[in-house]
Amino acid sequence: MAYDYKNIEPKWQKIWEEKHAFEAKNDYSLPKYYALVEFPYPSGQGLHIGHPRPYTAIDIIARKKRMEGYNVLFPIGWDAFGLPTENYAIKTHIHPAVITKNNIAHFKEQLKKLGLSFDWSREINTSSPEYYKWTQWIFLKLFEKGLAYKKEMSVNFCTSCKVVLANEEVVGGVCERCGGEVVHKVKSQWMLKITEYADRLIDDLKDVDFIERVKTQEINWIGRSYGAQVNFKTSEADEITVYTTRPDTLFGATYMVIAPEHALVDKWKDKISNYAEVAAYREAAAKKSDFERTEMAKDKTGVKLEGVFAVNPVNGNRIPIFVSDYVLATYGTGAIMSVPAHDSRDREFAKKFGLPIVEVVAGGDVEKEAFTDVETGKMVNSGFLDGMEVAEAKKAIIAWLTEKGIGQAKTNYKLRDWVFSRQRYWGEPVPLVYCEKCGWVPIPESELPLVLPNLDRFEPTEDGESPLAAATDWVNTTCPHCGGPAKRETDTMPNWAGSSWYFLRYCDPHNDKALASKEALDYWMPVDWYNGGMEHVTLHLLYSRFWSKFLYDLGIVPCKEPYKKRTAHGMILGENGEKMSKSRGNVINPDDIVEEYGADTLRLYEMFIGDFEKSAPWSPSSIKGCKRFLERVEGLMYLAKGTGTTPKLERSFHKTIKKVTEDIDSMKFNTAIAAMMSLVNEINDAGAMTVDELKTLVKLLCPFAPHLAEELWSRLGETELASLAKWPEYDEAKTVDDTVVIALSVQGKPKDTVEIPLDADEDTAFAAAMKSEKFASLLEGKQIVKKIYVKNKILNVIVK
RNA sequence: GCGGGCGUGGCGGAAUGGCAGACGCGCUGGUCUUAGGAACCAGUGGGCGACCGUGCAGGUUCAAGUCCUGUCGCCCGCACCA
Repeated sequence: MAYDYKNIEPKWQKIWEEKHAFEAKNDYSLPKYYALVEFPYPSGQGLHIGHPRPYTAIDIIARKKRMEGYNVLFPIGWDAFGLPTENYAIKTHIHPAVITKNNIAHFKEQLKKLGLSFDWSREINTSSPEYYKWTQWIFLKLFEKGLAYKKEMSVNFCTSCKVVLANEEVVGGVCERCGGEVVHKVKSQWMLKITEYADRLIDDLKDVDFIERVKTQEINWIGRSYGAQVNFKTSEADEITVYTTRPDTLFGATYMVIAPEHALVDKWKDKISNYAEVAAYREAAAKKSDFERTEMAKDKTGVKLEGVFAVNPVNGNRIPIFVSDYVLATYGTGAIMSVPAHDSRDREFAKKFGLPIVEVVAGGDVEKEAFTDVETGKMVNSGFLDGMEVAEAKKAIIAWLTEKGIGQAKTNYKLRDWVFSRQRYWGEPVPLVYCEKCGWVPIPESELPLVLPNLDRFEPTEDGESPLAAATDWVNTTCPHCGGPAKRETDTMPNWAGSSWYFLRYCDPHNDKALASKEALDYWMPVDWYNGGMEHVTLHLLYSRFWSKFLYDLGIVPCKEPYKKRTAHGMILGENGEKMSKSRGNVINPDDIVEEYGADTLRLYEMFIGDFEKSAPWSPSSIKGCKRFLERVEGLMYLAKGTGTTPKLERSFHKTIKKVTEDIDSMKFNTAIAAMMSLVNEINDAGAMTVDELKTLVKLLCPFAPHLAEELWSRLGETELASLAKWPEYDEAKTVDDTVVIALSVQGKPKDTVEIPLDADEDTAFAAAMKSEKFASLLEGKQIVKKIYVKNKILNVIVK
């Protein structure tokens, strides 16, 4: 009978559901394991062929842990607020809630067909009031603790989505989602003080098991640097404060640059003799979009502020001041001291404007290029610093600046506070009201959730006001503080809000008294293994670590870091090796694959396709090999007879159990499958196996191809589920053979092989080697200089 | 420019410093078939060979895909962050 996946798969999916087989137990005395995948955004396109890869991988981990006796939490839900749904609603005039409901139903059906062992009883939806009640609650706590504040500021604005974007959402100067042009707009925005957690977000990474590229990307994004702030006196009453990582080069500062937006430009309006020129430059800089600004990055432009100057505090030199857009208003103090001899950007600018280049660190050739090496240089032309190494000079100058009261050590970050407002409908309402008398006032906790009012138009206004502004009945309210008239905040939260704490909700998803009970959080947290995409490292991952730390500080979350281990999967590319996209016409639909090959084959293939962490192209022919393998396993039903072990196969089984067990733990799913394939080949060669052995194989296969495993398990007479059977164990002693084939080398080059007893000594090995004609003939008439024998590996002989 | 990663058959990919190419795809030949884009069996890095082969050039070592130095190429992230 042919491999009947079309009947087998729905049959077992139904049984699992009826038996509640994968629901986590609320018995907190059991050893726990929390396995997590990033919950999907239920888009209208349905599941992507890329989804099953990480989902199957963590499903395998969860299934194996379950078979090993752990109380496993492997939950799923929906990251359901977001722009694509809202944009679709605008186009079709269907309410986003309706679209979301339909999309979720579709996704759910698709996911269920894959046989993932999710605990569906804990399903959550970030757009449901029961859930976002607690998102709003966390926001109120952030507000209460001063970590949420409203600020007039220049923000990234996507001209196509008509929405404000966080820095993390601007990629390459354009909108991360739609690729639209991003411009700067000054708007009043809710901000979250993630910068307050910058140090901990870096430092605590040392205590978690994240893959290296995730750690480094987060560290680089936060961008911590150590340096100093220095105050420069000017010709006017005002000082200019700069931030520098190279205070040691202060003697080499020959001019200063301030950002076009710098406040002193306004203040000095009457002092700057060429103000018109400066103002024009400033206006031009403001008009540039982020994209233009990066495009023009190479060419330095700027204007000298005529009529004013600064004074270098170490040598009293009068130095000119420029405005230039290569200095960013948003980093450091928005002003720099320029040391053209030791910074390539400063040098480029100095060359263009004919400014002096003074070498203060010897070791390079500052005529040719900026010398930026901090390891080898020695200080020169620097008064009391002369002769020191760079590191030494840094300390000395900071001490000097501190003593004189004109500067101090300073740590800076590239990370900015998180822009948390969106002028959009389909998001969590911000639970605050504005009262003319009392300012921003939180609504009482008892009024949570603050439910999103029903609208029929979802367009933001042309000038970027939230669609909620039109819901006047909702907007106009009373101040909870003084009882006077007040208006609700009409901006909503960004789509990253709900996902910043969802892993906590899974621990206790139906709780209406708290975001989750203390007991549940204490038991389940932290997440033991979290897998997700690299694209979320500086977004969701960073944000959720921030919120989790905040909740840790409140005593709600029991652990400093929410995720013990974080891995990232590679993408599945189109057949042509390019990213799958509709426009490239290389999209594979998972429904078609499930239809044609079955979910078990899809799962197996996505795990077999290559290194889990690397991207791999889809191959329509390779997937057939995985199906053939499953058919061959099913075929073993007709071969398996009797109980006990087959002597020829016994060691192979122990080896395979060991290999599969270890490879799953280290995410080497491809080699785990290869090992099972080899075993099946061996069984077929042997032409015999026992029922007990087949049961072992079925259990090994179960996490990978659970439907077929259950089917065979029951056909073999078992009445309980294979998915809950005990994971096979191996005997270490039986994972090795009693003989071993070693290589025989002469002069380091392998010439022949010989089979000898395991752990044989050198003399035995050499005696056996001499029985090899080829090997012996190569030694004939030669003098043996040296014998190198590595037990069970190689015998190498050096001759003269 | 900075940070991270990667270069192995026709393809996807295996290899605690110890016989390079496991496993799978594809391909070739065969068996069975009215037929096969099914199944099964055998073979499959190159070269007639001694030998030669892991981007390239060196080095360390008895032994290098693996370690070190340099170099070329590709991918990802950040990008004037002082």
